[in-house]
Amino acid sequence: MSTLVIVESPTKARTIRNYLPSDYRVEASMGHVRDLPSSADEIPPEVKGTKWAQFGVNVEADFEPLYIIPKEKEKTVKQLKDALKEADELVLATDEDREGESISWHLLQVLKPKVPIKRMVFHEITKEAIRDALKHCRTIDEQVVRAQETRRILDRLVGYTLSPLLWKKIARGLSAGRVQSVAVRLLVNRERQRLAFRQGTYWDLKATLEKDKNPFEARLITLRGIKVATGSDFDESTGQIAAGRNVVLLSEADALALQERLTGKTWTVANIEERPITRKPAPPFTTSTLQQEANRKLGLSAKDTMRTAQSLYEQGYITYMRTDSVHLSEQAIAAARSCVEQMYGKEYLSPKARQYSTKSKGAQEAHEAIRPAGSSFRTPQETGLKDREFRLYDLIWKRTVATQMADSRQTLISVEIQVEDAGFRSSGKRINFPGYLRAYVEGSDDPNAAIEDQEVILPPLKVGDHPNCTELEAIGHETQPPARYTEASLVKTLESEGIGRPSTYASIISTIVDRGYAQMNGNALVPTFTAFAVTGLLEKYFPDLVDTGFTSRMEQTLDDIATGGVDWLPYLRKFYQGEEGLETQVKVRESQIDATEARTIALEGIDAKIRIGKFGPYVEAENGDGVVTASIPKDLTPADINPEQVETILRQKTEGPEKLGIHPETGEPIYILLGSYGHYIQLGDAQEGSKKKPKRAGIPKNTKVEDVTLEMALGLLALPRTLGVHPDTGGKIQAALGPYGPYVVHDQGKEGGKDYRSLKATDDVLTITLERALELLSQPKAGRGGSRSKTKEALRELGNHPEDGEPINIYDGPYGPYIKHGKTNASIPEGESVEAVTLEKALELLAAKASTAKSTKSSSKSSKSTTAKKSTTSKAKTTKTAASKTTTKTTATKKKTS
DNA sequence: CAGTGAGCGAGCTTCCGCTTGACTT
Repeated sequence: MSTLVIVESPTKARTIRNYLPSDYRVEASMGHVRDLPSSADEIPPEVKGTKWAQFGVNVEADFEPLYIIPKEKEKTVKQLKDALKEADELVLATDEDREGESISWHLLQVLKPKVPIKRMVFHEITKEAIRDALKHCRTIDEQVVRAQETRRILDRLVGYTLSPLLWKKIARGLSAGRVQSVAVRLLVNRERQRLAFRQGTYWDLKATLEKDKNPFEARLITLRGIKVATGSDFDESTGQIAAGRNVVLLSEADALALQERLTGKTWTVANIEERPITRKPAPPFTTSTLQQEANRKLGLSAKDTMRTAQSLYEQGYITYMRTDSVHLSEQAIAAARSCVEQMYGKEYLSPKARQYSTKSKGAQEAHEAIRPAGSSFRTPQETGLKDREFRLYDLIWKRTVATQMADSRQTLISVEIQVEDAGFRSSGKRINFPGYLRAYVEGSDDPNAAIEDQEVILPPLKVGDHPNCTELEAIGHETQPPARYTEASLVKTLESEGIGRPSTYASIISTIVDRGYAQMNGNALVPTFTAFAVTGLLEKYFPDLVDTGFTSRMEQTLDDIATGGVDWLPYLRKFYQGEEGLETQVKVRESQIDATEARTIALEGIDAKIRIGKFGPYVEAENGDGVVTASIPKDLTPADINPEQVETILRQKTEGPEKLGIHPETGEPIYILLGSYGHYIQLGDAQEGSKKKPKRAGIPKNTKVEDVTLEMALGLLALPRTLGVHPDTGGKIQAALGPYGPYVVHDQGKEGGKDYRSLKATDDVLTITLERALELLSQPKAGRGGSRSKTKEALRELGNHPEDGEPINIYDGPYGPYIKHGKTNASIPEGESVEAVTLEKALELLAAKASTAKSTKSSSKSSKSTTAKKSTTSKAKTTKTAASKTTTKTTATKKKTS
């Protein structure tokens, strides 16, 4: 007698294996095992050529889906089939959500078991929970499966009808979809707001006051009893004060005059207000909030966050990282509370256990919140984790522990000070009891809001006091356009609208960047010309599909299908077929849409036409005797193109390149040209009809075109520059400019190959010395983004071998986890968990195995990645001293109680 | 890398959501 249990992830399989009797075999399906064919080569020959083959859905036969097993899943399916042969019972234990239910159903279709089957669901991975779940199995819920299938078909219909329309009307290879097109539209809409934004300017006064030698600051709030205008009083589209606002707008002259008039006058405290407030800790992490916070606090991309979290999960440090639930298990709450008591003391404990409920739309809650794993939490220091993994675990640990901490109690203090007819205000904040702030402060997307939760001390004041004014500054402000989306804020918006799922947030961003809809500019997502063209078309002809409400309405229907309230077939028919159906709509639109118009982007202030062509965006303009076209450089976006640039691009095309000077030796002209990859330098003219291209050289990224001198151009054209020879090897050392920027290279001869190092920002490829090059070459290679792509991550590090000091680690292999010491590998015996292996035990196992080779030297430490602290500077100008205020992001306090 | 912005015209591009492959220790 044996039972085969199938779960979705191998890590989960490994864990629950330990909680089940020995005659239970646990295997993983690795997610879905079947899907619609994704591309032409997956379409079976028998349906190829039919009208509906490209969909993989037979729209003429009640939307019958054509399921195939993708190539990469064949191996998994075979393993599951083999495992099933030896079982006399099958338990399907995939996640309890729509996709999980569907995976179980597909497994049944593929495996065709002849033994009894059961559907089991569990929400906590503990021995009790799993044993209990095993006793309460059910059958597969066919209606939930239908809901999933409907979702799958609908997404396919949307994606595979709209995308071809874009190929015909705008450019080949483009894509549209229920999720990505809304995401792109969000970016485009924000960029339109930014383009329509008109800056407003206002001035105010800042006073530095003193009471009993304690200085504090106050801001001008009212004048003659009327509120002084600030940024929020402006209309973003005009740069003027919004209609209906009763405010005084101060110009620079007004502010300076007032400053003059108030100097030397008596300041009087008119009113003091104290208001107590309490603040509650943020809920524990979901995928979305983890990505947001890791982006804000650690500067990680959504992808990096997920990669790191996956590794922590596989090593048993955290619970599952793809979840939309903020639910904490009893076990987790108890563990967090015990952490609070031990590390911060009883007074910091929340009086009652705090449980959060999920608010986001369409949450399916198949898992717990993301938290430290286990029934007692390892502190970050105890884990022995390093770098990125440490920092992410630390973040998760703090956030989770903070949820069970007491509220923070604070007092807001507002002091009004009158001088003549001007009212000033000073705001203070007292933290009476920090509570959860001791462990965790949530980050913010707005750098100006980051000072929240910091104490602002005011001296003791009472009404009627006359504080002394030591300085009075007039400060100018400019209103700022709405900020671009970052990965974090886009994920936040998508999640709150119920668009996308935890497993897809990171890939949505990759998709829109890969398809050329957006570029990363620092932390900001900037939409491209293509994004403008595509969004324009979709909004005009398919407004419902790119509306943020489309997904929530679909989700509602899917829920109704799952509970039996709605029939899936009429829903799909109405969506796709008939007069109003998508199929007809696309056909009708296809004849209506003018392709030239669709690929043209109108931007305010730009007279030339901007179009999307086969090779990317280009400008087109009338020019006396015809039409001129010229490519727009790749990194230029609608946001930063201006009439001058358009003119330069076109002029260069018609009048030839700008001449920088003449080469002193050859007498050839040197030009600066603008290509699709940016500016470059060219020596001599291109020969008509000749295959030979003139010598060209790029301009380093951090150099502005205007700053390029003839001397610099000569230097760049002369690259690669030989610096000398290496004192040890005699190999040649050169400096040059490559596709990834400036570098130095050491030619170590035939045997050694070439050793490359990138230059640092402070180095100049034209002037770098041999000494500096040798210094760079002596340092270890930086590696890409700190990830060790080639070397495998250890599951656990046990310590060093007592004899040779070499590290002993546990890695994951195809036959389960194994212990590695130098070149000796030993499997962990069946039934023993990775966590349970001690160094002593490992030495035993290695000794038993080590009848063959002895280890050789192999040790290299990974390089450290540095994180820059972010800071923002206000745009303030002042008449007296430069009043630049710096606010730094608040980070979680790291203090420990003794 | 450093152009181009027709046509010929077969076959192809494309969606969203689940999940990690790999090696012969």
